[in-house]
Amino acid sequence: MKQFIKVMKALSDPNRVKMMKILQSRPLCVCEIKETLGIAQSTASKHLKLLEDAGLARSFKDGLWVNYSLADGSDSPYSANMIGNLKHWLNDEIEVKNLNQILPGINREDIVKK
Amino acid sequence: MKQFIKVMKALSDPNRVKMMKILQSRPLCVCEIKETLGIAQSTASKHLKLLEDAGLARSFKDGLWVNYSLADGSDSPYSANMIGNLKHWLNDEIEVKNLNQILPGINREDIVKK
DNA sequence: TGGATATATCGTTAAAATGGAATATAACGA
DNA sequence: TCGTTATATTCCATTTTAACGATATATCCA
Repeated sequence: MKQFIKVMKALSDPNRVKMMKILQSRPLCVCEIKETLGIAQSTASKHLKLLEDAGLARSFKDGLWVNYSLADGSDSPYSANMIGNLKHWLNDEIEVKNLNQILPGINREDIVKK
Repeated sequence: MKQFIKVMKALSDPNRVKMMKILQSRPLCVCEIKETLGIAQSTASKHLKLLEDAGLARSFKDGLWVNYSLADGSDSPYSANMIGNLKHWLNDEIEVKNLNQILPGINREDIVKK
């Protein structure tokens, strides 16, 4: 039950759902994600940790950067199901379309500090 | 996005998930549900309203009683998917097993008012 | 019509979630 | 080793959520 609730809670927040949607395009570092969503770095980091704890995303370090990508769903049937379904859900939402439109122009090298 | 979030939020609470699980057995009135879960009547009522708003449950009056049952999923693909998957999810959880064990003994006629 | 009963709503309180600024941590490069 | 940079963590303020008791509403029946 706990695992299930964790997955549902993780997907109960618009910013976290948006993160799941942009991670469908490609792995992204925290700064790219915060930039795309227009939120503070600490906020992005916290949300990503939550997604990771729920088995929806995973992270791997590359030097200073931490890259996040979609999890493979091996964590639980709940995460597996949601990861899969989210790939075809919400694509028509304006919010998601907008994100996908600006995403190609987002590049970790171009993000100025503060 | 809003509809999706609403479904996820609705399923982020253990009591509401438990309600979905016991409604899989049969339609139940509010008092049977509150009795099965061991919560206050007002609490049960509010949770059920939330499930209904999310398209996960539906209600129909029968005199003084309001019977709740699972929705048919026509509300959104998200609710449809969750209603369907919840039928085979969580059946091995102790909390769910316990509920299913006491449920047959729960009867609206036998519930004493406060 | 009036009493009884099931449910919904309201008011209140405590706990949890969210967001950003500030700070700590970790890793790179000179 | 020291400075720089990306990320994580902490702190704090605000909002949301969940629970219950009390009350309001609606329906049945005598």
